[in-house]
Amino acid sequence: MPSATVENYVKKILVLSLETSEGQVGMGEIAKGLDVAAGTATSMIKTLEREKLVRYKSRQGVTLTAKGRKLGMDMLRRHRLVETFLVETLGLDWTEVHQEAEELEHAISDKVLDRLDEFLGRPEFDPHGDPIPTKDGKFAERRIRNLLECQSKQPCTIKLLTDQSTDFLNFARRKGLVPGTAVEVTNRDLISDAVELGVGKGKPFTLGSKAAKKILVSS
Amino acid sequence: MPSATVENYVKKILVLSLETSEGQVGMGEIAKGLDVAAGTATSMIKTLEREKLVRYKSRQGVTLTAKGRKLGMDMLRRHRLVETFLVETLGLDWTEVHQEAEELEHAISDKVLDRLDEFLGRPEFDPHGDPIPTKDGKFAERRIRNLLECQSKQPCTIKLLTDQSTDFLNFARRKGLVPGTAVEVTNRDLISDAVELGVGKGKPFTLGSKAAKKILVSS
DNA sequence: GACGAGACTTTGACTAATCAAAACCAAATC
DNA sequence: GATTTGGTTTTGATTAGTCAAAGTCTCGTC
Repeated sequence: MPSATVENYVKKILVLSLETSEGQVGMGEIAKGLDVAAGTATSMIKTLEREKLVRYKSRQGVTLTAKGRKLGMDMLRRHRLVETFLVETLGLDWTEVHQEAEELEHAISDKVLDRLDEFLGRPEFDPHGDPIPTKDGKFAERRIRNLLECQSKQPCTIKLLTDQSTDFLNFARRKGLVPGTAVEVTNRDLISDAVELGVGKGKPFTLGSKAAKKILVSS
Repeated sequence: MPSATVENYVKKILVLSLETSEGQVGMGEIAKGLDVAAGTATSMIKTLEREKLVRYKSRQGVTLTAKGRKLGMDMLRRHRLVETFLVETLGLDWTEVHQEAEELEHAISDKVLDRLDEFLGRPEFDPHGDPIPTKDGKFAERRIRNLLECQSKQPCTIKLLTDQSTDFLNFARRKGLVPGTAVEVTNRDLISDAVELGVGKGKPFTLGSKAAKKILVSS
């Protein structure tokens, strides 16, 4: 059994590697992402290599092996199913479940997880709009763009906020920008670096490009 | 925050001290109960003493302080609520939830626990029939006797099996001796060291006194 | 009162995970 | 080619929890 620490490293490497195209992750990113000293990450990565969870070229980067990707996907599945449960069933706020899930994902057995999945009706997306990997480690492809890439005048649905800081989530909620909401880009002006957005019946308002990029939608 | 290990020691001491009248627990019992070497228990108990969770007289025994009892009760509450959830909501078998709960009880936050409690309808007893402590660390008194102490011909209800080994629980289930079931002692013979028991409409059968003592009922 | 058995404590060693700080390398700059 | 800079690796120490084995009590028996 991998320790909770090992699980966290692998999950972090998976998430970071999904964000880049090459799938190679730098030591610095890992240390930063897990909030540990650089040297701690280096030595832990060597342990993961011994366990055949990652491949590691000194001073170049880390990539997951098939075994590592499997474990990482499993952790992502655990995390997202737990989040879904906390929001759907226990009625917690979707802005605050991340930390809770961070603990529970390591404590829940495969059997209980499976029952939970069934109880929740085998959901495909978690409350943040992220896809939940299936048991064999695949997730449904999203056809998703960020608001900046969106056609004007086309109705679409918010699927995911990529910045999960509490501040940003609170801002988003105040504006009604929660996953599932229908929105429409009413105006795009790339020169002034802004997007005008209509949410439901409300009066349109303007978002800067930084924020617009963080909001993913499907049409 | 106490570590999972500390929580386990305190919970075990609480459970052991509830079984004796004096509330004093020997070092050997603790080591045995947690399946660690004797020396490990000794050194851990010293740590607990530093944390003011227990009082400890060398070579005499360990008692919980108020702080320790509070923590222990909290862990018992966590454990039993989680078990209730696993059986009631996810439909797991009550003979197998103990191990699952053993892990989850350390990972669940107070907030989530409270929501879970609410979701379950603030249950007073877990699937084994054990009372669930309230948030302020008290539990409903049980007026409960074991089958050996039971009056003949008096209908009563099974509340709790004190032996939670899988073997015993399986035996009990085969015989229909699960918490909630109505039973009746049809005959008591203290000389032959046996109790004859009727379960529902079925033909009465005989239990040895050892087994009878492990089955608690309320009338 | 001495003895022995069994419970308890002490000692020394080990593992996983961590940090701080020193040492090191590689790539851009001069 | 020499130098600086910033990320990376190494080194040495620390903490929590553990075990095995050696040492120490305590109590019942003679």
